[in-house]
Amino acid sequence: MSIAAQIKQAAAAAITQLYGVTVEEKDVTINATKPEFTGDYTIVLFGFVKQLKKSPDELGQQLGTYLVENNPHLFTAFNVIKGFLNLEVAASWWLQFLQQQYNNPSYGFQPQTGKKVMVEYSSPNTNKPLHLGHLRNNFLGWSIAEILKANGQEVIKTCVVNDRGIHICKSMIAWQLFGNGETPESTGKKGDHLVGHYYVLFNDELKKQTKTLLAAFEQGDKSAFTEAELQQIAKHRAKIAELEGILQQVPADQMAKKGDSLKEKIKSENEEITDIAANATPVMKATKQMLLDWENGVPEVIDLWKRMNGWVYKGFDATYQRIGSDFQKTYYESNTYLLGKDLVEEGLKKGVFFQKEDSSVWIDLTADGLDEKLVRRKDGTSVYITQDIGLAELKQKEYGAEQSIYVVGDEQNYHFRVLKLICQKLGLPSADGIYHLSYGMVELPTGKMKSREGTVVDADDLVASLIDTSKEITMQKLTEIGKLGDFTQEELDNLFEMIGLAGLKFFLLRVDPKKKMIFNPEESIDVHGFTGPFVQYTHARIKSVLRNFGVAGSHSASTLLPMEKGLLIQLEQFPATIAEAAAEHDPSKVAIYVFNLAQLFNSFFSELSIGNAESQEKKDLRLQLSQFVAQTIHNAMQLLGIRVPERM
RNA sequence: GUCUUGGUAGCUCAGCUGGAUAGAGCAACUGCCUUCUAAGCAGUAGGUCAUUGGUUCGAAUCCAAUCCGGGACACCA
Repeated sequence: MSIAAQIKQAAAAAITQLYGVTVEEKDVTINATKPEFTGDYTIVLFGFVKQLKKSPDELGQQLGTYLVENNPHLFTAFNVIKGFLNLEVAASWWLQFLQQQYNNPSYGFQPQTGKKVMVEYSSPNTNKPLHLGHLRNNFLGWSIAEILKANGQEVIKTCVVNDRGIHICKSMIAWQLFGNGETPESTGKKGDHLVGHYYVLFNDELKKQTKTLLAAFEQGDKSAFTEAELQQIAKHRAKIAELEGILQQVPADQMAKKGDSLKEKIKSENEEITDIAANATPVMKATKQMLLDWENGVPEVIDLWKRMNGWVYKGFDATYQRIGSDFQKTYYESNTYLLGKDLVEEGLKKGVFFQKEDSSVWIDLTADGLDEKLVRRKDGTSVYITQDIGLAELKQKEYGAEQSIYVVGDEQNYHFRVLKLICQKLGLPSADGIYHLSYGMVELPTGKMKSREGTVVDADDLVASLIDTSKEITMQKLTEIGKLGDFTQEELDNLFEMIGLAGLKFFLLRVDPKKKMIFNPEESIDVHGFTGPFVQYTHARIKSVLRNFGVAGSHSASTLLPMEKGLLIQLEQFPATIAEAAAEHDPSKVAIYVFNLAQLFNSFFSELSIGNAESQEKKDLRLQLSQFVAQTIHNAMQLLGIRVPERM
């Protein structure tokens, strides 16, 4: 049991004993004592003052006296200041804790609970390579899976690959048109990048053809459009004319406010027209035809699809390998996109869904504060959410996990609320376990990443550039201190990779997942302060000391200096931190924790001597402490997917 | 329009289940390597916790309103 829990328990028991009032442990507020006061932990007394009809000071004195007298193994002293009872925890307690744990390689990790959980993350599309946003997703998913494991849960990591649909056909069409039979082998390009290149070419071509169509339309040539499309265009044009009329009449002084919103509306009407034209272009028609052919299993299309997706998978594998992502199970949408149809039927029978006159199927979620949501089109085909319902059921059947976590960006918050509600109403056994681990978008200092503007940061490029930078910095440092010769080339390469990735992962994991974050490339290569390399350095530093002075002896000290106790207090909170990170699905808790621990150790390191301690007792104590810190740093960083070097 | 999120130091972020004088890192400035790794440590400076009101012994934290930003609300995925 953690020291905090023990204090709460003791305090609750004490109040019950002293005043005959039952107090629950959770009602006892305790904090770490502020540095300016003496003590280790502080009980806040205000909450009990009214109930017990005592002054804070009187209550503090009585409670403090009782706690120290009745828990000599826990407390040695107390003081009361303005309603705060500061307790000093016995040095013997901390020393015993140190002896029990310093040599424990799995410190902080809980035994198996038998609880099973699925974590779905990464979930790429096979039409373009991974980018910075995927990296946040991958690191988060991987880390939360490890954190749950450390909490004793069995975790199945899974990835759903979006390998079919109109976007995949776009790359395929462009390759047919412009590819000249290019392959990853013939070009030396990574497969996912090659396919992504054709996706870009498709959009260029689409833009060109759209422009041509619109120009022809202006000239009076409307042959490319169907009657329905022409009607739509006419509607939007009328709307534009109307809006422009209003715009003319806006008085000059209101132009700033009203004018902008009107122009915005006109722009979106124009975009609608552009969309209609885009859909009427020959490339787009060919793409749609290809999608139909794919669904009908036309052999040539299926072959090309398999071939190009194969290139992409090989590329993804290389990226996953490098960043350390792995999955036990991969689902492909080409296998799962038809799932969920039977559930729609079932839902209709159960009355969960209803059918409209045009025979489309809906669910009414207005009672839950949402809208009506379509689950089957009038033509009988599925929509996106239908296959998600089906996949949720399939996952449940195959793995039977109590909880199913989806690591997906926060733009899909609404989608997952709907998904969970529908599954619950259908009575799927997996429904209550659905948890959307929603994370914010990654933005650049210059704003959002936009593929149209070419500001998307490619994952492979970014990783490579960070490893390059870490190489530069490391080479410079090692040369400076003249230790370059101690490393083999293999060790060096390993070190560059370790440090570069640490910088990136730590940077992306150190902030609350729920919040959007700004990725500043300059800050991400920093090795000072709140960074992965800083923590790695602290670990290497400890290992160096341990190499120089050997493993800790068995003397046990009887007193603790503030620095020594401070480290023990921090170390003791590691299991609680993991539990908190798991409960809140938040790896940043671990990142912040391990940084604070490293910082604390560095202060300790510069203030006190380990190897030349004032006594053998102190030397052993500090060696044990150092070993304990190194182990905890190692374990914490492991939860973030970051390796720590023996030297650097 | 409706729903949902966020606003804390120049910048990036902690703190938010209410507790003592709001914390880190970066950037700026000052010190510290003839003793264990200076990728470090110690210090200085930097705040209307968006605004206003409310609840409370006590509010960055809870509630309401307002201002400013993000996202969502497709017979797209």
